[in-house]
Amino acid sequence: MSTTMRDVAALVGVSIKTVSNVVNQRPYVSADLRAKVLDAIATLDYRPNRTAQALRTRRARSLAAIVPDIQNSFFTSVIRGIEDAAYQAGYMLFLFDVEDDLEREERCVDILSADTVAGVILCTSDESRLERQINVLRAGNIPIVLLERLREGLQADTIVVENAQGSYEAVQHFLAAGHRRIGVVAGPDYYAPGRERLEGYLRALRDHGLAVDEELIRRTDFTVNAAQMATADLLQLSSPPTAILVCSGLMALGTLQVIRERGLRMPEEIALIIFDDPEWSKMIDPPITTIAQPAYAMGQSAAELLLQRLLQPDNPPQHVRLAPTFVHRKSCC
Amino acid sequence: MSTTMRDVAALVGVSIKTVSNVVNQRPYVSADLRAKVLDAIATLDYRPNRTAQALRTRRARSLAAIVPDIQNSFFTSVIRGIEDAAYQAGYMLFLFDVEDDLEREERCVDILSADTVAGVILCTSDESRLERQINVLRAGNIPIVLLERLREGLQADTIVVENAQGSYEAVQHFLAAGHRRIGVVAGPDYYAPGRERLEGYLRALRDHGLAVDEELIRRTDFTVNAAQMATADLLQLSSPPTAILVCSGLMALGTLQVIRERGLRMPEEIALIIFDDPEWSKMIDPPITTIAQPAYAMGQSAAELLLQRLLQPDNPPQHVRLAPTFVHRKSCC
DNA sequence: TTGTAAGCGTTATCAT
DNA sequence: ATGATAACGCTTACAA
Repeated sequence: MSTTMRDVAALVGVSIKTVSNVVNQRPYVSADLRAKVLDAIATLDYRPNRTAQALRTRRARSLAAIVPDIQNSFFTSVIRGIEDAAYQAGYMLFLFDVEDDLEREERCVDILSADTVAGVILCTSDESRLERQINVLRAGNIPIVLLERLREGLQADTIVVENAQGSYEAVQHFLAAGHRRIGVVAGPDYYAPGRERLEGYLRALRDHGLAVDEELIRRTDFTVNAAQMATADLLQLSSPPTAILVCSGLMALGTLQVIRERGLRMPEEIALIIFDDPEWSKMIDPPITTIAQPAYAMGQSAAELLLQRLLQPDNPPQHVRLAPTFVHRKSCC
Repeated sequence: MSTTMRDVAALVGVSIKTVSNVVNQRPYVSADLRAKVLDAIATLDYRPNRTAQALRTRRARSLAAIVPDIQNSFFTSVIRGIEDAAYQAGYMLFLFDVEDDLEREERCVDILSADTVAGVILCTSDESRLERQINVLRAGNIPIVLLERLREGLQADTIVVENAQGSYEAVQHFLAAGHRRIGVVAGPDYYAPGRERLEGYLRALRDHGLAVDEELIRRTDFTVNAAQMATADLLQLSSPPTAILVCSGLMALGTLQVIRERGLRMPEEIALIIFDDPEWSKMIDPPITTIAQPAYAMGQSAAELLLQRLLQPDNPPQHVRLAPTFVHRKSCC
């Protein structure tokens, strides 16, 4: 089949160890032999077998990313960031799109625990599962970086957006424009983006001396349908909000649909700011003001954190926070 | 570190071969022993090491997908299709996003030629490279499925959209609505979607007895900028088109921007049909009529073709064509 | 039906 | 500086 080290060694007439030394850039090889070996490698088109390397060194040169939904443009950017960083370091990337399926997620973690990858970037659907997942992977000695997921007391590197800051700014913006009844379509609190984005909303109101009206807060499961219902509920209130913060780009699709059905003008009759920065947000009329996350940079940092962890397994966990960007368009004022 | 077959064998007091037999569901194992072994596997939390398996059997249980741009929603669906099919078959998926970088693409192919994966799904940026890429992978005995890429005389399975049919229908639609000057923003002809979509356009005109006006045909490199310039050129003609077919969703962004800048009303002053079915196409005003490709199914079929090929390496190459769907919205009439 | 031993292509430990 | 040789964890002839 493929040419092996043995073939190269045979051609040059040296031991396979010498070939290995050349391939791995070991110092103790005479310039003469090195040249000959490199020559043979070129003529035979030899490439080291990564599988054998991985088996022998007990260290795979590939990472894995587990994400809930690859159709979501946030994750698409994250993955590109991860892949770039991995590629640069000579690592390959396994992709696991678990499609919001908890069972599938667990199976993926199980699969990965068996020594196939050097590390895992994890963005699970439910933080309550994190404990088990980390334990399983740790049993296989596989380090983890959590992306947009957190849980007290877990020993893992994390990379998370300043979610609270994002919604804080959004609310501040609404307040500055004179809005006093600000609705929020929030996510669930079993993961960080859901929790923290709502926290920022609450904090902003308090900091500006406004009372929190529970009526204006709608917790959902981060789906389009849920957002649709939540928005409809908000707009049906006897004293409806004049501005709405939607905590994900996906949910915004539901909210927009309701706004259209009711024929409300944006931003005059209803102002809008949404999380994420989907492509369509700048294409529709009016263009939507967004809280854009540094998705690409997050992916990149996640991979870098992981690669660093491989070198220094015993360092204390690192927790990185990246700031979102407020993208001011026309839907908010 | 991790528990191995040896550990399991030791615990039960049998040979490692027996454990292997149990793990691989071999028939010749007494029910008694099998139970004991399974028990030990459970208590020790043993998982077979896939790296060792791959090395020994010379057959990795993972596939690779090389795509030009993961931010493109077409590929995002393709990848989901691939991953689903791979996952179901117990395979893992390596993702290579080459970001339209030819050199990076070549390096990825080289990397993959070294026995790391069982097969590759290839969607390269330039079909003229295909020859080399296929040779390199074939040298490593790695089968290939080409996705939306073709080249005469290449021995590889292919899965391609009925591109010509898609644009044929679009043009037919324009003609039925009374349009006689139909412009086309086409792609390059160094890959199938570019070539074939233009072919369908030409064929439709001929079949309906219309002369082809070269002025109305703009070949581009499939980028937003190129589409922008091409569209501007078209609209500046002394006798400009009343309808435009844009051969990719990405390029449509450029076309739309020009249409907006000129303040042309759609579809009254300019009718539009575009390839792909990006999320925003149904969100903007007016919603855009599209030629949607069965991206998910293509990914799925590609993976299935590949897995089949692994079982029957010597079968003649299969060439699958999938039909696009005409999604009728408001931009075309 | 089960065990022994060889080997997949590397790297690593010794000698030399 | 280079070469034998064992080992990584598994599968698989072949033997028992």
